[in-house]
Amino acid sequence: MVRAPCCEKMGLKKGPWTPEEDQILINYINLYGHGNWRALPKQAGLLRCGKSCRLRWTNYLRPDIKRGNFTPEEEETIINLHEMLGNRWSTIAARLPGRTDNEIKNVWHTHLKKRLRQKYATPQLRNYPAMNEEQSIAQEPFKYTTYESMGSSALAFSPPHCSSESSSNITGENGEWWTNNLPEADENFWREVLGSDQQMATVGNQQGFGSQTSEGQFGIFTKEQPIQETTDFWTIFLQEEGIYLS
DNA sequence: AATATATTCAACCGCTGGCAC
DNA sequence: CGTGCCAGCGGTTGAATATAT
Repeated sequence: MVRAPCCEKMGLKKGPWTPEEDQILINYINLYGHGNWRALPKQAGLLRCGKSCRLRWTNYLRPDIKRGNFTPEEEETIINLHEMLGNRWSTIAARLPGRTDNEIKNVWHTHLKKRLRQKYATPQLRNYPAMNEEQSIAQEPFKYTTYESMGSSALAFSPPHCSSESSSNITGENGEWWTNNLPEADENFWREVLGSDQQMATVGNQQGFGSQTSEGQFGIFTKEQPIQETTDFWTIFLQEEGIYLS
């Protein structure tokens, strides 16, 4: 498919916004809203592309944006949600009123990731984001695949730290990580992970996957479910996905 | 005080999914 | 069903600022 250019390159301004531009954008959106971002700059008289306007508004000018440093509670929330969701910044941002995905992403990369690296910089736990990424790829292909290449959703299946045993990456020694840290996943979440409705149904039927608990969550790893069954599920699932444990 | 290095964060880029036709 | 457009997302960049030497 041929994609239209994001914006006309000719005559459109880039780089930092001036207070005047901000004011024009604010005034326009207050008056007319932002139905069509692409058309907005032209109608508002801004020499910016729609994308730039949208970003400026959502990340900086929106009236409901909370300014100032993140509170310890907010940081804790980000860490917890990132453990469950991976780099789904917009989803994380939805749980933090007044914070933008861009802001959360920046805080994660500048503060929280660093902090976690220190926290997990013990001999046993060194692997969590702490480790050198090149080493990680070379020495721990499976681990790296699950964290990075499978996409952010895969992170939801990865424990917050990794032991030297690949199998324990999946279930934890007692399977406790899964029962304690399951994300509040909806159907779309699981569909994304499994790739298709069919696959979801197939795997679900085979392994008891997809049955919902009374709380509306998918009851994959119920307390009643034997750990062996759980492990088998992941073995099959990962093999079907072409991912093999080392 | 001057320079080098590290850190921060606003903004950009390219890709993807949803929707209309 | 295929195509094109659009909004939104996440990764990345680079200028500004802070800190170290």
